[in-house]
Amino acid sequence: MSASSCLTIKFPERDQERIIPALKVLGEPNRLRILCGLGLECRPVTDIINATGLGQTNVSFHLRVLREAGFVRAERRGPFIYYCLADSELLRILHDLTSWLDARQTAVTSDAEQRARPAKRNSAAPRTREVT
Amino acid sequence: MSASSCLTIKFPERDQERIIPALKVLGEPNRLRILCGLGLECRPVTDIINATGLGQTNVSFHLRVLREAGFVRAERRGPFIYYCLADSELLRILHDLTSWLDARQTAVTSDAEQRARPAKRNSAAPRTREVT
DNA sequence: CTATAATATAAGTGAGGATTTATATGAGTG
DNA sequence: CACTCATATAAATCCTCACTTATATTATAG
Repeated sequence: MSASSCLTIKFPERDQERIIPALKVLGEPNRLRILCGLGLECRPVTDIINATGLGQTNVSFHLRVLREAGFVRAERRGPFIYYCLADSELLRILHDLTSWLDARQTAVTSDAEQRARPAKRNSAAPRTREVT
Repeated sequence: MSASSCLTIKFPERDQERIIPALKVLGEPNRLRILCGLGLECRPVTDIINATGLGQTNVSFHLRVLREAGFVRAERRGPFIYYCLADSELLRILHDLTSWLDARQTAVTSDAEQRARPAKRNSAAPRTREVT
């Protein structure tokens, strides 16, 4: 199934428009650090502030964005508010992406080695082939 | 394996720092539209320009970012340059994310319906529980 | 009740990056 | 070769949003 869905993947505009806001949320470095830093734990805001070194209001702002995106949820416990992932599936997907980046990096490295080899280059045909 | 890795997922800073630039690339709406619009096909730049309605130079700029990120590759064919995904795995991951968003939307919708119900609200206890 | 701590929200600012305008580069044709 | 088309690159401009400062809100302790 996974293989067949991979082969037939299309990305209709409907799906694009759905994923765009999510990736905008995830595309901000500090926001992503906050999100990934949570891992599978519930953490008070003070923890997040200390862990990231960001300002309190900045953290609060980012948490709000994450919360409104539905990526994290918040629970008040006395004077503290604890934040955790709304669904660990998101972390799994991000982990997939990391793994893919790693694997690709490995592939690219070995690919680059092959490229480094053609010192005896046919100057016309393969050069115009691949734009880098 | 997938289940166990889900339960034990941690996101060390090393991984965070790896994924951040990738998500920055993917976090720009038009860039994502370009990427997803490619699907599994190789397309000339003119196609992309027409499909997205963006300016030529803007498209060119975004393609360069995608190319340098390693997400797409380019092949010159005569006067045209065709762009396609470097690896369909990325599309699969994005598709996973979309599916997750959809599934969560369904869950959120039914959750929101339950929330819409407490018109007879106990004003203290459940309100201070969950921060929205 | 007052004071303090934790956190959120509002408003202002400036930097990063998307987009535009101008121009350069590469490929093809006559 | 000159010209045209496709695309990339450089520089300038614009726009979005992250971050900061100021303040408000909520919870707790004495």
